[in-house]
Amino acid sequence: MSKLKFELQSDTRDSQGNSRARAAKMTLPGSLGEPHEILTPMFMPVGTVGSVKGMTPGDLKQIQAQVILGNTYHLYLRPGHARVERLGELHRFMGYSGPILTDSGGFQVFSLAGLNKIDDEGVTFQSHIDGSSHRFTPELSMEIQRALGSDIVMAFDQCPPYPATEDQVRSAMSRTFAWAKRGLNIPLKDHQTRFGIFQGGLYEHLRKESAQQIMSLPFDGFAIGGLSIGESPDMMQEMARLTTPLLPKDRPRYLMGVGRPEDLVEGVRAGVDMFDCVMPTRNARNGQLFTSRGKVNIKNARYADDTGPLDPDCSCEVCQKFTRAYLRHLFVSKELLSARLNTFHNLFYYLELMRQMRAAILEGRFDEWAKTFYRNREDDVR
RNA sequence: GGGGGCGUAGUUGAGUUGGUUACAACGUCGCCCUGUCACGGCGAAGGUCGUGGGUUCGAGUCCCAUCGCUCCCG
Repeated sequence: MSKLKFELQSDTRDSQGNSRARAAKMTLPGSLGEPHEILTPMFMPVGTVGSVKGMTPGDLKQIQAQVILGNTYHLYLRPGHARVERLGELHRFMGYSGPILTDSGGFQVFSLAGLNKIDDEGVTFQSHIDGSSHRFTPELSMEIQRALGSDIVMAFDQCPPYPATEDQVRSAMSRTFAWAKRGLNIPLKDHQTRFGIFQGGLYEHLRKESAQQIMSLPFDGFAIGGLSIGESPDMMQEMARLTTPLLPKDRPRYLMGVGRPEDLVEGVRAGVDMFDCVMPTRNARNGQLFTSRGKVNIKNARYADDTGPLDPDCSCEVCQKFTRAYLRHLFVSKELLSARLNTFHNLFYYLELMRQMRAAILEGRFDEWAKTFYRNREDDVR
């Protein structure tokens, strides 16, 4: 019996090429008294090292973030999972009472692959911080996540690179299956739920096989892993579209690491419930802002005297109070406030986008909404 | 008044004994970022080498004059 409740609120039948987009209410037990109620589809801001960069818990509440991410690999290295547990687990440590999902560190094995050695047992790697040697196993990943006390614990998987041969992908896939099973042997805390991750690269038959393997295990939710790692956006969307229907309808589906606003729209259209991506936060710090009309590179000279709001259609505090000229000035001057305001807006934009999609699904007009979304972006940002 | 030093991209500077399209940093301009090592990455534009002569096959580099700035001595 799953500790996670997932109640679909919209019709998900797909007769003939109709929208598979769906809305649901997800309930997590919660570690601090009350259960967490989450509305999907949703986007989860990334807070790798125990902080959504530039955002306080109050900010996150204000933009109505539902779930945020933490990272097993990073928190293990610094400040250390045992210390975090001593300090009240991740929730109390970072002063955030909402739900937290921790990624297993599997992706870091891939993204920091320089000096990693992978074998069937686990991964030996060197810290990106001080070069010290460490070893991760599926068991240790679970123990770390247990100590962190996150609400959603991700399986420790192997993400094959792109491009990869069929043999490489198959090997990563079977390892991911074996590691998933081993992880399940490690007990978690009462409030914690587990998600499995399937792989398969861009090989449709391997995707199917991997999904079946992972689905045979008692996970509370399922994640599509190994996408948006270098393949074209079209291929990524295609794989998401092909693989989402492989997953059970009555469990949450999580497309990991995605993506751009249009990727979220297409993911939702394909039936994805959960997303996470560093894009809104990282790009905010690098001066790229997302708006209903498209991207804005706030450092561009053409905004120097622009007294208009960043996004005329946005109701966030940043768009209410500040001009593009001011936001550009802050960025160019490398003011700390720049990162903060940009991040606040970008995350607000992403979350508002998800709210709109959820509403459209519940009102049975998702396809119509999507057309408007794309039409608005055809206008030049200026 | 006498003597020395310096004038090279928007800025600060590098330019070996004279030798191809004069270099760097910062700044400017543009693009990129997909389970975060990353307030970062990539690229572009921008210079009649203070000015005028001279020597030389060839001068940012040597010589003369001149202008500007600066230091030292009277």
